[in-house]
Amino acid sequence: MATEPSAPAGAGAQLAPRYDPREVEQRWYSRWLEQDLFRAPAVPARPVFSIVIPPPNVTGVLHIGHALDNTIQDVLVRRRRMQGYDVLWLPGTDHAGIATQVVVERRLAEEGKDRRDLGRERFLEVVWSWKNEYEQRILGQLQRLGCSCDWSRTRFTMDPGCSRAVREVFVHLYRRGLIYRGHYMINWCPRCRTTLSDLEVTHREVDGKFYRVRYPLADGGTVTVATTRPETILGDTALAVHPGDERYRHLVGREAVVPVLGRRIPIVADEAVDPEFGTGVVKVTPFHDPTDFEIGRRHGLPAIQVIGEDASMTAEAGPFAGLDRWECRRRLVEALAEQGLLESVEDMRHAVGHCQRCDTVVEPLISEQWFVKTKPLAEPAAEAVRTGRTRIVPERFEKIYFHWLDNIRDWPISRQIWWGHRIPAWYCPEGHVTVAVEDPQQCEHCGSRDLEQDPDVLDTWFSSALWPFSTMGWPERTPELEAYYPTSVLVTGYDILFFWVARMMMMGLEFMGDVPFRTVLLHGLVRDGQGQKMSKSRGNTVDPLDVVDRYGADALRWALVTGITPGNDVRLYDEKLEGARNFANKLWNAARFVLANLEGYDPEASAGARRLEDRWILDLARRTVLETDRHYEQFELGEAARAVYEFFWGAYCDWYIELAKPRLGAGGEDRAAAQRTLVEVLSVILRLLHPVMPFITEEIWQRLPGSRGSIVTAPWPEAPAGWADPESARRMEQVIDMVRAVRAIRSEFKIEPGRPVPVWVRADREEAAREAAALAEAALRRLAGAGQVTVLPAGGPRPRRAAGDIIGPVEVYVPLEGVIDLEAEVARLERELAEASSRAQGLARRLENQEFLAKAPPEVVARERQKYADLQDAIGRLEARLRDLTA
RNA sequence: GGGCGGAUAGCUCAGCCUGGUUAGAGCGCCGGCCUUACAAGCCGGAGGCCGCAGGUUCAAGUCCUGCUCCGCCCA
Repeated sequence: MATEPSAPAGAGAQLAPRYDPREVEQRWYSRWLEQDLFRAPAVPARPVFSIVIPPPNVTGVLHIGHALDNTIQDVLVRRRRMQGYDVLWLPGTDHAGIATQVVVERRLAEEGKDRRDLGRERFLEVVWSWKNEYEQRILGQLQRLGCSCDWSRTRFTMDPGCSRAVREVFVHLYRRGLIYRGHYMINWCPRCRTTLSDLEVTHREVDGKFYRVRYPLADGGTVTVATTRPETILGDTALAVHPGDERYRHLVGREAVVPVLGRRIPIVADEAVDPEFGTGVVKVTPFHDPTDFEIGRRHGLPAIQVIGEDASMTAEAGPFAGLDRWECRRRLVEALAEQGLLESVEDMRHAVGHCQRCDTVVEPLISEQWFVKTKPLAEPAAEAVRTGRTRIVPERFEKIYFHWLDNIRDWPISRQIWWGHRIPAWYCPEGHVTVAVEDPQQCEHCGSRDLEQDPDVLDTWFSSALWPFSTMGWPERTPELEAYYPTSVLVTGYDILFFWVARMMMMGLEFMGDVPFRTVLLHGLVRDGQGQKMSKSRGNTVDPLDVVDRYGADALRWALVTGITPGNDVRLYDEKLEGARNFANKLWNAARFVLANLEGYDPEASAGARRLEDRWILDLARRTVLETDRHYEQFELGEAARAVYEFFWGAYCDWYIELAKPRLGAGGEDRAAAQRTLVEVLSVILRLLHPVMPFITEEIWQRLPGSRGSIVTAPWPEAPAGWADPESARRMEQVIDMVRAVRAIRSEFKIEPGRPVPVWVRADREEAAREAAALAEAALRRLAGAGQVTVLPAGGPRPRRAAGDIIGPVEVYVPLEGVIDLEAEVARLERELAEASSRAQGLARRLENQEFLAKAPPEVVARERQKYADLQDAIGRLEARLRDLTA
């Protein structure tokens, strides 16, 4: 525990007038680490709150999206820690197979090297050193952001523990028949030279051409087929029409001839053909199209590979062999034209799959790969959300989650790259497969000692899917798993709901028998000031550390959290960061003021009686705590922050501190009461703000009398029932309105700022005027520049040469001898009267409505009646005053 | 083709789930203030057919239907 002694009273005088985050942040973060405040106990004794970090990729450094993701996590974590939970926030990084390999290869290319020159082992050494470098940088960046992770439990998806879990899971699924190897249609990236899952392919509309090509029929005549990919004609093994299509019924069973190559292919009928598409006759290329693959299976068609793994044409492409796929397309189209087989070419926009990592156009093709049979895993994962065992926030993403799981396809998990978990499968010369957790010495089928491990590695998301339990020591039954699984919340962007969240659900249920998290909190993307997605190619990325340098970590966190709602994108721009920095500075200065006025303050001593403003600010503090908690429980971080902001700035700074100033100068018991309230409320504010702004709140907390230890472990604010005081709140609000009324009059009539003005208070009940004047006098003098405050007799006429306003039952006047513009005041009163009358009319209509009276809840009716009465009262007084002025 | 989100002040966004104050905030704008915590501040002010059209309801920014525009996801 931190046992930093509180600074002596008066310490505030030493504070700089501007908050400088740099030194403060660094100092406190290392102090927190020294004091070991973020470590989760292996065996918790209290309620538990646990989060596993969405591990950032070791491809590079953190971007602003990570800053958002981890700020949200830290806010949740810090609040729970203050609430007395045993908190585990488990940090770590992801090896990010393809992405990292691409980055490292690019680096090598700059040196004119290729990974194949280095060989697998040397290359992996290079990647490991890359990983070590970037892992350190990433973890350091998280610390700069203030993240309170338990660093002693930092994990990496390829560390020995996680790797062991990967093998266990693979072997288990293989034995259950949920992992299999076979020849199926996959997406192939010719640049990365690897398989991709459907999720790793991004479909984008591109400008293309729609070619209509005549296929000669074997027995004479031609038939026209439309395609966007003419180069695949070389791999055609059939034409197909819809079985119900009368136009082409006569073609079924006959044969067509593949242009250029002259191969004879059958014409089949298949339900999968859309008669509306093109001519209604389609070419079938089973090797290079998923739909055609299925048609081919149904009709026993051969599959011919014409595009190779490097996207050049194979020997099967005949005269086009060896050409790049685009060059082949160009030349083939020329050849078709020459032969009179090209009927037409039109422009067409159509969706084309691109590699998520390198943006190369992917080729669908048949390949022998390892797959996970997903249906049996997906059903429990969907069920767990349907039954509420896991809740997705915001709820609308549940529908998207269900849709994906209900339509899930088998998952190709082998990747033809080097960086990743090597597939734990070994082959003997006989072609037997041995799948094992430990490297086997011999083939489990024939005993051969000549074994070769599968060269491929697993999809990165395979290991990520195990993250919630592989990081806690699974398959061992560790105390951590016992204590912290299922985790409380997963915080991540909606963009990886399928990639990651759904797969963790599947694996968690399969291997732990329980969901990996109780709640999934999804946030949006961070966009720039114009709402554009940030990307390196757009050049509009924001480096979080650069922002931290310029504005401070607390300001960045505040800017990211304010105004956000679950699942929605957030924009970040300089003005917002400036606002956040200004807020931090405001907090700094309010604290500076309080601390500078604590000479002689004794937190233990009894203070004088609380005054109205004391009781009001405590009541409001209490309501703010309740509101903040309510928002936090709903994961409404933006609203929680707003509630504290309004209380701190709009009430504590704008009113309470201002009213405390004369009392602090006066001394005595009243000074002590003000000091006590200032400190108590500031303590609440600091603790409410700490989850979002950890550094500045700690810096101030340490100087606050009566604080013990670090604010990191300080108790979350309570809402003491003893602070509730609605009557004081009501009265103080009246005082505030009276002050505002006088200020507005001063401003409107351009009264010299320094000049005190008399204020007259009037009410129909003189007692009410007397009370209001007494309560407000000090505030009016201090905050509205009032001189003499006088109570006018209830029965008398309203003052003529004065401007006035109505606050509930009370009227406030500022006499303006020689200054008042009578006509202006009359005009103003008439405007007010018109507005009040129109509102009163609306209310009257409603109150005359029998249905409203009968059907609306009684409290609503009562409230409307009260409003109406108040308005009538105000109208009466406005009219009276107008009569007085114009008489 | 299917689904989702957004549309509220000049700009950026809350509020909508759970209908009932005079629809809020920050920035910007206008006017005035160096009032001994803060000019990164203080005071006052202007500014809104809550995208459009219907419907439900005593009552709609809020619920329902349709439409328009922008964005995203899936096929």
